[in-house]
Amino acid sequence: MPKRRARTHSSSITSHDIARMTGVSQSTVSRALRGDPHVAAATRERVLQAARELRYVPSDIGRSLSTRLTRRIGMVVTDVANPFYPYLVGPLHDVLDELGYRMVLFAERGEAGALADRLAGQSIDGVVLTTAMLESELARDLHARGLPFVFLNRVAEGVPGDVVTVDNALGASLVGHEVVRRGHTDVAAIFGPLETSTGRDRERGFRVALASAGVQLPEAAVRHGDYHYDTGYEGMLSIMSGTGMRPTAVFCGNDAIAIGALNAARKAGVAVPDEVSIIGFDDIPIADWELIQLTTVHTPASEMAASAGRLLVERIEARPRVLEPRIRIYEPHLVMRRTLADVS
Amino acid sequence: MPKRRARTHSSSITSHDIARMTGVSQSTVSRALRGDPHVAAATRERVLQAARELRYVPSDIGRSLSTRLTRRIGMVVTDVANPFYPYLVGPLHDVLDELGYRMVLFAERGEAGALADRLAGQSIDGVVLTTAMLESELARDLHARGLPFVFLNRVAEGVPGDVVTVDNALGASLVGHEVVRRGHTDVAAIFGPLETSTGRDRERGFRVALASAGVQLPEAAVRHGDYHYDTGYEGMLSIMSGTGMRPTAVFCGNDAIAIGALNAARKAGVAVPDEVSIIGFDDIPIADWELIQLTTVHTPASEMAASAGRLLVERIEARPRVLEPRIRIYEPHLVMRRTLADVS
DNA sequence: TTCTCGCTTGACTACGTATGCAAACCGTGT
DNA sequence: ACACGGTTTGCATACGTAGTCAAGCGAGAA
Repeated sequence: MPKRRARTHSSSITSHDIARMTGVSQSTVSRALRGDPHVAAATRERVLQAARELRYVPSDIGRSLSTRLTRRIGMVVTDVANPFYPYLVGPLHDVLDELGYRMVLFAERGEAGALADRLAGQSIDGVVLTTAMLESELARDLHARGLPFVFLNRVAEGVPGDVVTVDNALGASLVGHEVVRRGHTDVAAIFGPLETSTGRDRERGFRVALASAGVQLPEAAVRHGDYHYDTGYEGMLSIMSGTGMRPTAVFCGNDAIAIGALNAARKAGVAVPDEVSIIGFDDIPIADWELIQLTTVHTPASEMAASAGRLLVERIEARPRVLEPRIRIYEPHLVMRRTLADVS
Repeated sequence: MPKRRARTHSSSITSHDIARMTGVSQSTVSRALRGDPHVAAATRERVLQAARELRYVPSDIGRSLSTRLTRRIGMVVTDVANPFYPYLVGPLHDVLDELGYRMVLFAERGEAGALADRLAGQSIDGVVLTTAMLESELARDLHARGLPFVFLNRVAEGVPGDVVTVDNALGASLVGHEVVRRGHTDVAAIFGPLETSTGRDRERGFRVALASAGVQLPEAAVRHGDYHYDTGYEGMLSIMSGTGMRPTAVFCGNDAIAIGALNAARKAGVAVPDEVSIIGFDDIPIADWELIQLTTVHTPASEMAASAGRLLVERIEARPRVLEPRIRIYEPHLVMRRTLADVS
């Protein structure tokens, strides 16, 4: 950058300007502004006064370059437009904000290597992964690069890192037991992706619960897909029409799928829960709408997000850079609403 | 920072390392990596090779400090947890991503001055405002600071800036005319905040349309509130019980409010649209769910978001820093679904 | 052979902040 | 009057990249 550039960009005020104005050195300005005790009260006052007058705002970039900290964390999601993710992103944003960190959004599309590179560009202190596949190349890359990260909701295998999640298998088994208790014997399911920890664990928990009660889950009545509305909508239509059987209960991998299924049932003129029960997982606020009233497994999304944020920041700010991986597993519980009924 | 710090932080690879390794100067490395033609092909190859081997990733911070550009833009929303905002944030994120910019989330709570300061911390090239009040101190501050910004969806008054929105008054008048055409004479409304451009324009358009047809909108049947589900839910309950009248149609300031109203009607056992029609504004995907099927005004949210992103980036990268404010107003249209019927 | 021109390359500096170290300053006790 | 100790301040530098300027180099022309 040549010296003559001078004022091409909006001439922002720097600590040097304050120094010049108050007649002290730039170092003293820096110290005064950071509240360093080695500054005379009178000097500090003069500096603060000048800073206020000039509407001085310290440059994050200069600071970052010097401290190697950006006070920014990356949030990796599959798909920013998904209407279900604010329940996680919102609370996370708020904790981070309180802790003085800002959130940068990253969408994980295909090429994980490129994303890891971008995350490693130094402009981020840590990463929250909500989107991890069991075999997460991204997590491995982050680990290799020494960039702090935390898994929120989902987990990857074989990569040590902090984890915040619910006991997915337990939650699903609660559903399984309740379905059986209510007399259902013709059961179907639309699970999430097998490549995710939530997909795998929820499927396992549900299957184990049914098996322990001797109830069959015929493979013709099982669907898999990603955690979207459409998966539930199409899965439900295919279950209702495609298979010879008539399931009286359908367990869905999450609420988005369940709501898709609910809408498909309505579309097909099948009454819920009179003709078929539908159960979700997550307990997003929409599940409680009067028009939905979805029976589902409650997960404390806000607390989980907040917890993940705090773990990550702790790790970032930890004095000795190493820290044992910490695992926080929350307990889910079943919320009975109006989409699960006794079999008639 | 003292010289002896050396390797306290994860020793990241810099362009100097590459220079040392290949035996050229750091400037040459920089040039080679940026594709500067004034570099011999052989040299470029050696540099790229070394960079690949060391898994070199340039430091965003160093680059930002040098170029004064961060390739980061701020997205200001009221409330990150709102499930309706992904429809705007998602597409916006995607365009920005294509253009090589990342998105940093900011929540606007109370103190606008503090937010303006944070945004001005140099670590952002521009700002998208979706949350602006008509009297936006934030917009004024940004303008004063010379930080590029664009209004998306809402607008502030008296601050020159790029604007992307729909013709809100027109959209609302479409609803008004259709309601009248279908024979409704007892009409109510739950509008958004008067302090927002959308709130004001949608209210105005609706009132004008009714008035032109000689239909009254009694003040006892009008509510105002923010653009949330709860506003619609409670507003609807209060309209149904509180006023002596029995409206046959209720216009809502946006889909979130309309869906709240829809759920309140169901809760109160009032049939939609047989006993009361409900109309929204925005046409978010949820409006098309089989269980909702909300009649509403369609706004091209994705295109608007994409357009806003492009305008902002153009402004950031514009050669002469000044640029006339550009205004893009999209045309809305009414989407008939199942919550608006002829009066019986 | 020498000069010139163009292509490559290196040295150097700006960018804004934080901080170790050294120097300056002040007051107190002898 | 001087030495000593503590407080306050300034100097110098690191951080990583981009880009200006000037120098080095080699090839072709005269």
